[in-house]
Amino acid sequence: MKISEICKQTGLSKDGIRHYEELGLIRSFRKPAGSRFYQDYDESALLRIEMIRCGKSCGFTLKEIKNIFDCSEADELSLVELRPFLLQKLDELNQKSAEIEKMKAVIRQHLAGVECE
Amino acid sequence: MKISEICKQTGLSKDGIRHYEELGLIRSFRKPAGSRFYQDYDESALLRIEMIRCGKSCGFTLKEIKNIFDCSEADELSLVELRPFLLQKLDELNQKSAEIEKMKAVIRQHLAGVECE
DNA sequence: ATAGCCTGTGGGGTATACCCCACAGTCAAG
DNA sequence: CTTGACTGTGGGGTATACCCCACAGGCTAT
Repeated sequence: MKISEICKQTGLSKDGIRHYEELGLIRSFRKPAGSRFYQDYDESALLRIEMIRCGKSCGFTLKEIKNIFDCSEADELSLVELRPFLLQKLDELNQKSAEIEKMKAVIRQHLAGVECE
Repeated sequence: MKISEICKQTGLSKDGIRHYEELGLIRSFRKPAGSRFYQDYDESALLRIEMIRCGKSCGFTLKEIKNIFDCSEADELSLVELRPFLLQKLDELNQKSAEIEKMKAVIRQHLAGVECE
């Protein structure tokens, strides 16, 4: 897939996609095009972009998301080292869950003010 | 309370707190101090800072958080107008919840790779 | 073969959410 | 009454996550 296809399917801009690529969040292959090269993307790029969207929405930075991605490519040995990091992220996610419930409660309270009074 | 007390109790920097104040996220009272003024904060500032932390962790921007805060000060009439906005935020929170579950699943998968293989 | 849209590169700019420093006034302890 | 920690103001700087523009080459349809 060329970049425009990725844009279409994700709704992101080419600059945004290139930004993710620079940070090592998604990969592409250099495909010769005359005297130059075009980038070629596959399905995994789409999957990753969905994960990025997901992670961002959860309040993670791109750097944090990259760290999580890197774990899926680590070999078994480094994975053992990464275990504490992953456990921490899991912890953070549980915290975020609780915080989302808190925010929901606040907003529901506001809404109650509309319907009941 | 003076700003340093807020810093102590929240772990934020004075610049951070002033930043929130500039954006209208927290309030303080001008208290005379010689030829100048010092800012005085009350409990509500602490509560709001906790909410800000919460909202940020959920992936909301300060602007969005301010909008939510503003709702709690709106009169009944404007609240009716704000209803769609609040419902939308509630929707976003539900989405974020789902996304957190997705992230959790991914991380658990990584972890499974550590424990089982 | 040429027009029109595609491509990567480079560089600058923007919005958000702060941090850091210097300065001058304030206050509290000794 | 001085010393040291605290205070607001102002201004500059940083990191993150992009956007926009211009340029030069590529591809495709006519």
